[in-house]
Amino acid sequence: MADVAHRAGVSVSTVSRTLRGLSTVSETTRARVEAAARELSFAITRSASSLVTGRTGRVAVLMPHLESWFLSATLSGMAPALRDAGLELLVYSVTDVQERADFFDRLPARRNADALLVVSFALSPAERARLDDLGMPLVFVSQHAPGRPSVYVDDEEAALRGTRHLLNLGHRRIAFLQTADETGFAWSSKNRLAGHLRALTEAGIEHDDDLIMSVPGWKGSGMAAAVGRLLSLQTPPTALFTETDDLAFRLLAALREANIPVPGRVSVMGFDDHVMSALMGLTTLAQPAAELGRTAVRLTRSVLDDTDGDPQRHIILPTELVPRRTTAPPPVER
Amino acid sequence: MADVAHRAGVSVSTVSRTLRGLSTVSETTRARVEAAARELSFAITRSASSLVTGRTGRVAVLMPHLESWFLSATLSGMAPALRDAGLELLVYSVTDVQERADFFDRLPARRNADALLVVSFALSPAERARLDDLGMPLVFVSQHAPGRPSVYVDDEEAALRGTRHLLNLGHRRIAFLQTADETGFAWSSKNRLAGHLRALTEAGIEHDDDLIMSVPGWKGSGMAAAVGRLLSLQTPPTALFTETDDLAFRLLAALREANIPVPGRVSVMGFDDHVMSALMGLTTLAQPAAELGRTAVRLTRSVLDDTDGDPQRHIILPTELVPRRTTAPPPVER
DNA sequence: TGTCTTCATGACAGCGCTTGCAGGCTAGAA
DNA sequence: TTCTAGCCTGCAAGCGCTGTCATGAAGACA
Repeated sequence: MADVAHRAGVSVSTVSRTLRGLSTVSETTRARVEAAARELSFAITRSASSLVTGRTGRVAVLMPHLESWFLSATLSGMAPALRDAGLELLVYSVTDVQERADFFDRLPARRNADALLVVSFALSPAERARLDDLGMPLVFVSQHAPGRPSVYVDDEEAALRGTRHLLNLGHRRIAFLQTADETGFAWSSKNRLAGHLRALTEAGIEHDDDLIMSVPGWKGSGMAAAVGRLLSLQTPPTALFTETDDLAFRLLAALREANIPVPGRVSVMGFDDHVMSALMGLTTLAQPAAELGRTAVRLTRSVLDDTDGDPQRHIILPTELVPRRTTAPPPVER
Repeated sequence: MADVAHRAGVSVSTVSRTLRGLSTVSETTRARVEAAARELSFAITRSASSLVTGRTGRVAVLMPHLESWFLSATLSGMAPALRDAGLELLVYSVTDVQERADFFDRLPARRNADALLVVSFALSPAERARLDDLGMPLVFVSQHAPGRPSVYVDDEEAALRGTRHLLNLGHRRIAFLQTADETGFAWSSKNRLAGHLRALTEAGIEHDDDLIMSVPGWKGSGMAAAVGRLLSLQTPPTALFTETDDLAFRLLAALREANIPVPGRVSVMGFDDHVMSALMGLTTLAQPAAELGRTAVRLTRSVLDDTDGDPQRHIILPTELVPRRTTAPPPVER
């Protein structure tokens, strides 16, 4: 910055003021400074300014991993929005239990970012408390955190509509598949299951525990076994509702492997509207992942800007049922 | 830090030394300082230390977007490796032409990270030059940059083997589908095509321009048209080799739409080994995306640590042909 | 006992920027 | 012409750390 000042023939204060767009700089000076900065391709050392201002110009995102379609899509929604806001994107991916403990113990984000966006993370009360005394604005994405700014979809209501669709097609035996969750990372699962059950109750169908199945692991096997258990029930389901599209894809592969026609024999419904879902013809509940990311950034900006604003903002984004080829009326009974 | 020093009854220098694990601190003092730091849950302000040391403890990653499986997987490979190295991950996603110009114009990474990892980015000579005078270690990932540390797979050789497989199955008319590339973002495409053509030459098959097809856009349509053009040739291809698995999935969807059995009528081969490929039974060339990310981090660390080391390191990771259900001998001629 | 090491610690000068304050300059008013 | 009021601009004091140098205490050795 001293170089720029020298070249423009002004003081560093003036350069600083110019580059931050303060109004108290004359047009001619501003032009000179900007030219000098451009010629030297000056880029500000954020460390130095944050030391003074206490603002880092950086936003941290905490995610359980980086591999799922949903998280990638959310992140892609965030990136341009952050760029537009002049904020940089710091990613903390906390995948296993050890990393997780470490993250909450050391809180590396502290003083290293202006806000923390917590995406799809089921926090324990202790962790929640730990984040609270981080002294940093928090925004919860894809999850509802009471009393905290959050952006999410109404998983319960969406699942309710999904199951209703299956019921309307005539299905009465509907299984629900969720990912087994050793780590406590999943958040949506509970609400989606709740919505599913509510739809069943609404329709006067009694709940059957055998039809709720947990499939282990993020990828890997276990799907075939789950399918096997469902199909060997005395009255097997005619429709399968999965917690995510990823799970639905694995399910479809397992069903094809087992020569079970979809939707001829069973219907399958997912949740997410993964890019591949359209290609696979999967009926699903679309949630606007990229929009979730963009909205989260908008919310973050408003939290950062308003000094006295209401910090308890909740934004619920709409979901949509997308009927495709994997759902149909159940086969006629013989 | 002053608070910690006060509480422990020592000077800030001693606190700093303790927290950085320098050896010149006595056991008793170290214990006192650590206790004080823990009680106050002190977290260091990285801005301040980087201002002094010139090191940010942060690594920037430049990517053309965040949505493809390949980039997500590479990023997931990097994240834990960076964490282990005590480095933070800053993501610059530069998607459209405007953003791109802006990035290379302003070079926001300058002085804001210790190194820049450039992933899957076909740089113009001007851009390359611009990065060079960034005064920052560069590591090229999934691309070969002569004279610069890079980690990549041999796309040409992999494609060569892919096409050989099709030839070995008996195919003689093999089309190659690549993504149309207005932005110049793709890098691998050229080399993969080159490998494909080399295999044809090797087999004494003459090259036919009609069999090389560009499909517009990242997603979207255009695939049906491409399929139409191929199938309306006087002698249509019996096998289709796509530049990426993403493209292959779209192709498979278009073929199913057109009632063309795979591999009965045409064989399809992809490139990547996307998570979904196994589920779809797609024959493909597996490239180790996560391993690419991990290796890139290893390379980055060695570049950052060695002050005098050889900066021209090249690491080529192996690819593997994964034969699955979408390839078979061509239909017998009638 | 005196001198030389060695070791642990503190004092202090910045790192590159921001910001309150003071001062110089210009222009309009008296 | 002199005075006042704005405008711009520069000065200088930090922001929270690190790293160099100096200091003093304790041990080693003759």
